[in-house]
Amino acid sequence: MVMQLAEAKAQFIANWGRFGTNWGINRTMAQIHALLLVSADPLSAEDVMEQLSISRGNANMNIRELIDWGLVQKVLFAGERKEFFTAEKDIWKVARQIIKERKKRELDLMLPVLDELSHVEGDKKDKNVKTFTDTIQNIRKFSSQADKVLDTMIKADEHWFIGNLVKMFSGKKD
Amino acid sequence: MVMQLAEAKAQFIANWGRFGTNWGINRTMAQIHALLLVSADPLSAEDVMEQLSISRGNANMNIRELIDWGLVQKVLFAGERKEFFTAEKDIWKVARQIIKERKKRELDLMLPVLDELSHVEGDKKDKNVKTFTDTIQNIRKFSSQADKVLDTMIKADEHWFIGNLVKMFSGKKD
DNA sequence: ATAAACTTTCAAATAATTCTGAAAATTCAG
DNA sequence: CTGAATTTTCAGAATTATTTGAAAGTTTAT
Repeated sequence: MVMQLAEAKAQFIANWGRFGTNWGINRTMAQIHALLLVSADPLSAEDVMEQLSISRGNANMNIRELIDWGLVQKVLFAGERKEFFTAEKDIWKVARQIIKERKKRELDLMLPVLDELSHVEGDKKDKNVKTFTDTIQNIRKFSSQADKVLDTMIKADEHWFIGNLVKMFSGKKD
Repeated sequence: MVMQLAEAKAQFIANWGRFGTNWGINRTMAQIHALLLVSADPLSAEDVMEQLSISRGNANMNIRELIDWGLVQKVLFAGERKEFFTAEKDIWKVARQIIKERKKRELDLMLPVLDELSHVEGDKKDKNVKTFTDTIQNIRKFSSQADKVLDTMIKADEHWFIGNLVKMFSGKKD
C-alpha cells in the first residue's frame, strides 16, 4: 500500500512520539522532533503549533528543550522577525548527540555515586556486605567500560565506526 | 567517608530508581530490582514491601514485570509455601537481557513501520517528499545496522565482546 | 471438603507530569 | 521613545501514570 505524504508524516510523528516515551522523553518533544526531521524547510513556532495542535507555551518549552539537547537549531531569515527551527537530519549525528547528552546527564552522574558506595564499612564475612560490594564493583566496572566505549562513539566518524563493527561481527570468534 | 551497609543500600536503591525513570521504567520497578541486586538471599514479596514501604499490589505487579523482563526469578524453598525472588547479579548478563527485551519491544516494532513509510506516493521533485523519503531511508538504514549490532551483542560472550572493543578502540584509525 | 496461607486483580485514590493560555517580558522598526 | 510583533513564563487545569488495599482467586495441608 502506498500513502500520501500527509498521512505518512502523521504516522511517522505518532510513532516517533510513542517511541520517545520509552526513552524518558515526553511525547510532544519527540513529535516536534519528528516533524522537524521530515520538514524540508525550517518551521516557526506557529507552524509547529498548527501542525501538531498544541499550545504556544507547550511548543515553546519543548522546542527549547530540543535546542538544549542539541537536536534542533534556531534559524533566522533576513528581514523576518520570527524565529524558525530546523533539526539535524543525519541520523548518525542525531544518535551521537543523544548519546553525548545522555552520557553527560546519566552516566557521568552515576559514576561518582558508585565510587562513593564502594566504600562500605562492615564485616567482609557478612554475605550481605559481600554481595553489596561485589555488585557495586561489578556495576562500576561495567559502567566505566561503557563510558569509554561511548566516548569513542561520540568522537567517531560513521564510516570508521560502522566499518569496524562490520569487521568485528563478520569475523566470528577470531 | 565510609558508610554503613544500610545507608549505602538505601542510597543505591534511590539512585537506581531515579536512573530507571530516564529509561521508561517506573521508579518502583527499578528500586525493587536494585534491592534484589544487592540482597544475598532471595526475598519474599513481604520483604520487598517492608524494605521499600510499598503496598502488596504494587510489589506484586512490579515483581511480575521484572520477571517478564527476565531480570528476576522465582525461587521456591522446600517446605516453604511462600515464593521468593532473586535477581541476576552479573551486570553484563543484565545488560544483555535488557537489550534483548528492548530490541524486541521497540526496534522490532519500529522496523516494519519504517518499511511501510518508505512507500510514499508523490512528486519526487517536491522537496517535502524528498526530505521525507530521505529521512525515513536514513533512519531505516541506521536501525537495521543497529539491529545487527544488537543481535550480536545479545549472543556475545563478555570477554569476546569487550576484547574486540578494546582492540577496536585502541587501534585508533587503522 | 475445609480453611489457612498466600497471590493476584482492579476500581478508586493519589501523585506526577504535561499542557494551556493569558499576562509579562523582550525585541525591534519607525 | 512607542507600540506592534514575537517570545517566554508560569499558575492552574487536564491528563497520564502509579499506588493502594480490600476482595477475589489460588494453592496446599490436613
